Amino acid sequence: MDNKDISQAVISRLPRYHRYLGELKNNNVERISSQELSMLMKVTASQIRQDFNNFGGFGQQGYGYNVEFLYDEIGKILGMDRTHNMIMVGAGNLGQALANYMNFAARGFVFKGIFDSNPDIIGKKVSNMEIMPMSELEDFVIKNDIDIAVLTIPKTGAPDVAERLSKAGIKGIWNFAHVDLNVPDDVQVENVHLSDSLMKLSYNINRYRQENIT
Amino acid sequence: MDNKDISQAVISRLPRYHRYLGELKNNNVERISSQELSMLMKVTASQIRQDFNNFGGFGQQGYGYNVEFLYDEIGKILGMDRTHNMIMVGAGNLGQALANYMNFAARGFVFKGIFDSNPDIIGKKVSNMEIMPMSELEDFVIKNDIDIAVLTIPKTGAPDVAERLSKAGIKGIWNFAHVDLNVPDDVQVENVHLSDSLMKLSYNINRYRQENIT
DNA sequence: TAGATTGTTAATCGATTAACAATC
DNA sequence: TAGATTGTTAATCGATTAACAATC
Repeated sequence: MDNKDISQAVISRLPRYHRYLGELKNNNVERISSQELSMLMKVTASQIRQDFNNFGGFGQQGYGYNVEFLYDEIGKILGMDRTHNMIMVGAGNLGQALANYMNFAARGFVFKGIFDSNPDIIGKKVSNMEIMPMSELEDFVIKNDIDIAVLTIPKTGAPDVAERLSKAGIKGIWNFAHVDLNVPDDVQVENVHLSDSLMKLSYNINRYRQENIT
Repeated sequence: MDNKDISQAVISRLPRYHRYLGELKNNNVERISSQELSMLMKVTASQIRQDFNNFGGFGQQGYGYNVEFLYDEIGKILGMDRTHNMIMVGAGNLGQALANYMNFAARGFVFKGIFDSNPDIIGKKVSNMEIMPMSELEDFVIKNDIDIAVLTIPKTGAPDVAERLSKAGIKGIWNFAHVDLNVPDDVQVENVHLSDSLMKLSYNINRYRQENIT
């Protein structure tokens, strides 16, 4: 409610802080200063302090930051202290690969079901879940308290599925379909456009090549 | 050479322009104004014109932009007019899924080989390629003129593999490993940190939830 | 020619960095 | 207490938006 609307630029950096702090914690580092962390992460100490202070003071003058405390606090900000129920929509190569990726479960993102429109694969098992038909989508989302739907379907079907999920009360969509989704304000969308990312890499390769013609 | 160093913010938007223009082209739209495109893409017309003008004038006063021409020009900027030879390093779930994803080949990103450190799966076929042992990595990169390596291996092995690839003359690394890679300036890195993306979604879901407690 | 719309300059906004007083 | 380092304000930098003259 007293939310100062923290910029997405800051939010985007939080998982990286969380990762570095987790590693420091694993290495039994107890405290770290913004200066030390800045050298490790190759960002400015100023940015680190500004970022953290968006959420209140996590440090102590003259001491720095307690690694474990900071790790936990950033974790809480990112919602790592609660479980998120997920479904996979699309049981193709990518969908199956992600459903089998166990690192998500370790962070509290738990797959509860998987759906596909292809009748030939319905009933087949993926990561201990039977592939369900699309007709059962809304019922399942409501009955199983699903927060997040992962969309790994072709772009043609995605807008329609996104609308169905929104109406069924989904909270977030992790969208791997290569299309922009228009959903109500109460549904958060995070896009992973793999081919966009690959194109960006391609640009940077070609730019470097052109800048360095000898 | 006369490169004005275009900001990564602009570059990040190019693939999205390319996608929208491709769809307009498929719908036989011949011309479009920055105003029309801005409504379609939900960005400002000003930003569109600024972005395009980083690369010189693609439009015509009083007319707008020719869709097919603009699509092709942005494609060229992104390197879509050339083929990129790729290898997959890591033949786990994600690696196999991406290797089978045919959309990349359609855009000129062609997998030439796939590698894994697990002796049990070497020789097995993935997307018509036999999985090769890591010992053959450098030789293969050099002999097959590989531009891009896709890393879908656990984070522990990634820095070492990145260094080997760099020494073998790789141009770009598409990094799915959950670690930051330190490579020389002549190697471009594009990160896809899936769990970071999922954490960001988690944050936005929880923020919305907290802002709307009734 | 008149109307439309770009290319580009100027104004604004937001994000990053620097500086330093507060304080542990 | 003295030294270290945060929290926070101020300065700078860069990116976005607005405005409009150029021109098709």
